[in-house]
Amino acid sequence: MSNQQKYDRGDIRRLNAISVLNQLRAGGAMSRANIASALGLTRATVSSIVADLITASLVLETDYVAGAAGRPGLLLELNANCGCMIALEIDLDRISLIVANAGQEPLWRQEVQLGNEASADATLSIAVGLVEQALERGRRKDLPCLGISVAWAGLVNHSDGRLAYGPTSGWSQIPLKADWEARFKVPVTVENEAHAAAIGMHHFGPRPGVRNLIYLSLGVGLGAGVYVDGSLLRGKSGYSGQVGHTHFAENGITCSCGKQGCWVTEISLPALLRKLAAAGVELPEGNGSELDVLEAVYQLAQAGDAPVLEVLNAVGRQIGEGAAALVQAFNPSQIIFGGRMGKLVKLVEPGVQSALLEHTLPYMAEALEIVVNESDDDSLLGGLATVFDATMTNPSGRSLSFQS
Amino acid sequence: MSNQQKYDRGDIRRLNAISVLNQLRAGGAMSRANIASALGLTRATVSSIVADLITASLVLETDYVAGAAGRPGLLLELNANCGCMIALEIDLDRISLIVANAGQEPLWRQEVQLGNEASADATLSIAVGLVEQALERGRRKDLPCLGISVAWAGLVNHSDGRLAYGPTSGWSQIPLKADWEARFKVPVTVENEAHAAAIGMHHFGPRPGVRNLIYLSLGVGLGAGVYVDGSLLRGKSGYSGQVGHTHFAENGITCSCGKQGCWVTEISLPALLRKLAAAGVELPEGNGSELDVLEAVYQLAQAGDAPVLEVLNAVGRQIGEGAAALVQAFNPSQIIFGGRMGKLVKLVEPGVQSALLEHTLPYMAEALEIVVNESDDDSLLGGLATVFDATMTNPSGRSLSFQS
DNA sequence: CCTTAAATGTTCAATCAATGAACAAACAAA
DNA sequence: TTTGTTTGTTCATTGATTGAACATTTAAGG
Repeated sequence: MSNQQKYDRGDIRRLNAISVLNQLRAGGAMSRANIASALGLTRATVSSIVADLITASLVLETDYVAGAAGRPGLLLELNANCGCMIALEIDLDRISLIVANAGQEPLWRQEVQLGNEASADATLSIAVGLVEQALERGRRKDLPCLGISVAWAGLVNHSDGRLAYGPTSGWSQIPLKADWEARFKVPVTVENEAHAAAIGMHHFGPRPGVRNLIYLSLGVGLGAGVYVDGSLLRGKSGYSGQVGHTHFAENGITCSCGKQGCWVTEISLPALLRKLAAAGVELPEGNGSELDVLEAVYQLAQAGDAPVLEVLNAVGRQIGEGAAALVQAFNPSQIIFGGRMGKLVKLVEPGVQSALLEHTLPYMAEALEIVVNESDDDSLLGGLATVFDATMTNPSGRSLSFQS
Repeated sequence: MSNQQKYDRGDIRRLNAISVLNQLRAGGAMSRANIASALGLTRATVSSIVADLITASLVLETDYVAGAAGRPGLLLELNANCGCMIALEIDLDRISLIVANAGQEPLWRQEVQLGNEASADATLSIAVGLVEQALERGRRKDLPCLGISVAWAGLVNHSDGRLAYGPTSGWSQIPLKADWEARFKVPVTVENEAHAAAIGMHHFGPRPGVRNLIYLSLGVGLGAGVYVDGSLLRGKSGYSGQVGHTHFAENGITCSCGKQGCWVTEISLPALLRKLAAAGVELPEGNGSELDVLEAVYQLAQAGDAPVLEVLNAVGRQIGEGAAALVQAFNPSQIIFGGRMGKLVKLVEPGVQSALLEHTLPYMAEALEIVVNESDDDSLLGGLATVFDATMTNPSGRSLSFQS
């Protein structure tokens, strides 16, 4: 039926252990007594749980904390070296990968540019090669792999880890999770790119742990990842966040979805390039990839090129205006604009902000935080967070075995 | 910080008791052994929990179940007469109220038409009078009031139960929950009308317990209530679901929000009436209320009036088209169209459905259930469900005291 | 009619995690 | 050096679930 469940002592132990781990993640190094008072548990209980966690090598005792009155506490922190985590992002024109230890300290990162129209098979075999290199890096440092997370800009069926459909790439029904778990023998999670970026910002963004958050990923496509009351909105199949096909433009062009004037056809990277061309801006061809031209646009804008800035500003206002509809639908406390176009949007941030606020009910805008993110690896951060979370919250997983 | 929490033995008992109650609600009358195997608990545990619930008079033993081999089980069911629940809906032109016992069997219902432009004070004093009558009905049947739920078509701050802002009514910052809890001495919850209707359909709709659901409430305004992974999306302050101000129409009129061509200005009841007038349809004035004219439109449409049906169909397609954007954002398994205009939308259901599907990615539409709801009391049902839930899940509340 | 099998609900000792008090250890301030 | 404070551990107690044993009640079969 629904999520009826039974609970027993083991659940209590597991949940309290997770609370302890979350406390250590959020609060950094803390003593047992600190954890106890933060969580409302007794010191005895925390001691017992921590003993298990140390046995499982998830937690380490480090320094003594001096200075205060009384016996100094023994600081605990998450064991950054209990394993390594691998995050990939597979985009149209490149694959990015990062390996980090459990403390989210990067060990290795790599980017591979893809030729135009690389087939699914070709792309995935490059990805497999990268993962194998990453695993080797982990092995050299004696860090067992805790898991692999893949972000992909398309419809991802999260429960079975299948790349369901790529609106632009044309891929379809690739059982990536199953394939890779069979191949690499570690847990694999697959996320939509915007979802992964939202996860990343939820954990490592400007307000970690924010419970209601919209992440708008701007690039060749347009996707959103939304946190609702502390957890990611996935929807029935994991396809949520396809916000690009809201009707938007008065005399818009025809979208790949068949409609006219979709939001995505006005503000995505192809739209921006179309508008720049219409404004008479000449851009280098690059190797033909739209993403390749992005850097050139950025250079021109930063140099103060008036026509480019004008087009950018107009697009920025359209971004803000459309985002207002999302804000009113979700009532978040934070909205983050990011993705491949993040750098460009940053240049016209005031316009985005004012357009957003102008089109939002005052009550909705109350204490709304608007952020534009230049960085390019939000979804990789989210991948690391996903692996970390899965490791911590899954008692049957590698490390958390309480049956000492 | 975030939702760190500690868990102890009491939580086990409480959560398992809630599971038992939920099982009885979902599955109807069941024996202890049935509950045990459904939940994975032992019969001994269920017996112990049920004993408490019977002491608290939340559960009753009823019949023996015969027929199968072995000792017949003693059926348990929720005690419908452990108390009464009151649900109100305060709309622009009327107040509706329903009193039911804990088995959701209605004891009394009442509607009061409001004059045009009734002030907040006047409206609320009528509501108070209705509640007092309802409480009296409960007392006569010896049913203590378990709680009161109020649905209101405006921004509701759910945590403090404050009517924050009425886009149409103009009310502002009325602390209804606090006022009424002080007055009536029972728990009071306040919900946005569309949220309440979503709750109602989540529990009593065509697919009870559906985990991802959009309810679109069409009336003088336009609001959505969305279930995400089994729980209602409220947003930071409870204002979520204001989906009417998505840009929609090519040459739309100016909306109350200041923008032009909002979705709400094309498909709400005022929009429909405007379009009917533009099409030359003459409607009775009524007492001037837009809601009053709705019935007249319905009569004409049912009689097959061609111009009316034409306008209705066009609006229906716009409803479906806009809803497609919501479906792609939320990826629900069910979308329900309801509210005061539900009856009208039902007449053009095929047009709504086809417009919706035409503008939705095939993968999103997979197994999407589209429902048009004629009934007018979805939000009242939701109010009853809210009180029932609060009673069942709140151990410090009236009935669930395990400290026997 | 009698026996057997099966299912229900209860009882009871065992288990296990949290609790709270007691205690030793370690430090700062007086 | 003494006093007070804080930390982490130990241990008996508490309380909810468990699993086995048991009495009870029915259907089915010979």
